[in-house]
Amino acid sequence: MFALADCNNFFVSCERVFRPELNGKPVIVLSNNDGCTVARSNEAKALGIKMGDPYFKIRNLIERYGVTVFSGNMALYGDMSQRVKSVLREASPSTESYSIDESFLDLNGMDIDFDRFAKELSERCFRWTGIPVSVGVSSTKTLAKIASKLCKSYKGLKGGCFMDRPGDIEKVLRKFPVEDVWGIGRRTSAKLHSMFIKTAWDFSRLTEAQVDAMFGLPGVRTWKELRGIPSIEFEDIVQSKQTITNSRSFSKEICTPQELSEQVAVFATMTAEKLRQQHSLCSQIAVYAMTNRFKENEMQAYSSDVVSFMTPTSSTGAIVSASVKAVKDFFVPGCAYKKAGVTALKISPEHDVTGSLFEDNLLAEKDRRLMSAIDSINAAYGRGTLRLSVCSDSIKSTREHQSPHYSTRLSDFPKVK
DNA sequence: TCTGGGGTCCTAGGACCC
DNA sequence: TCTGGGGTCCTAGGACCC
Repeated sequence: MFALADCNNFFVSCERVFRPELNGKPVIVLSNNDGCTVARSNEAKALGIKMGDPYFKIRNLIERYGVTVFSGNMALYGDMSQRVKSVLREASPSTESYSIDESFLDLNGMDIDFDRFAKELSERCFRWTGIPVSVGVSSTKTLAKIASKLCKSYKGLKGGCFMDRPGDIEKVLRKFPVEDVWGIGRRTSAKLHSMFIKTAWDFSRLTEAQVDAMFGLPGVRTWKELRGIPSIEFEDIVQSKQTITNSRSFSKEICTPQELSEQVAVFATMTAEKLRQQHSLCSQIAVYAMTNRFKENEMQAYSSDVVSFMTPTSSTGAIVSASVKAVKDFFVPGCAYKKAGVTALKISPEHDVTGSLFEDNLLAEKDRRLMSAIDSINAAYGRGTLRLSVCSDSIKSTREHQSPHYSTRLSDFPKVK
């Protein structure tokens, strides 16, 4: 048995913990630069606001219905996520953190009333963190996901749903739109609809050979999971990232290589920090900058460069200077760049490095010590306290509706009295 | 005026080996 | 006339996820 615990309208729910008067009202959360809608309360969904809707396109609607708007506050959401996950970890010895707002729990070997378990876990999460959580339990991860979605549609389930009997599963799958199944995206569902396959049940009635021919291995896995055969690995241990990207859209386009370099240096610094956090090195980076694709009348460019390192590195100095050089190489004069980023590729663990035959290994050791000193200082005094002079002091972004860092900044703590 | 950010896995095809 | 058989590794692009 597997459980899936999914936080309802997560970013909105985080904001509501500290603004309880917003319960029952339409609320949305926006992405970087107040660009797109990334979370919606049920009331906002009912108004027709879609996931990914650009803010400027729904402004009228927002004013008409008095929707409360927040700029994304990732520090807050990350902290609330940790709190929910610590409650979940107490409920099962084995959990898999799937995303900021979802975790799987391995319940195998537990001889308990699963329906009661699901409802109690949901209740406990809410009581201890203030976040409403839907808990679905079934024999595969895909079915558990479907069970958790049922909790959101049926209040009577009280946040927990155990879906086990074949008859019950059939009844649910017959009503469940195939495009809402985990693993079936836009392309696949379009193909399925053209074949008059509209529900999860219809899909599960195809033969394995048909599914394999049309959708390959991933399709077969989903098909098996719907039929109650576990086919998607439970990933208990946290894997280190294979790629690490830091990228942003700018609130205002950038037209000079100097300014672009200063921004890219910040992304490069962030990338190096994340590499060190997971004790990894990279032997390649990709740097890119692109123009605003929505401005069709302006010159378009996707400028990029891949740089390889002789010796794998996580050094801020090495990654920043390679990135800045890449910008100088690929910059197209006359282009107005809207977005840029740095990705670390070919990542390996830092313990099994081979020293270079051609580079100064002693220098590398000095650099490692420098990095760890910088990391300690920034950990103690705040991110960006100590940084390379090529870095811009910050990435300019629009955040007109930012909420306080209620739980992670002392001066922002809510006052009770 | 204005349009997010960060990932994973699979597959087909090319280049190469003996 | 007729052109083998069996592999590996890498990469780009596609599809998917939140």
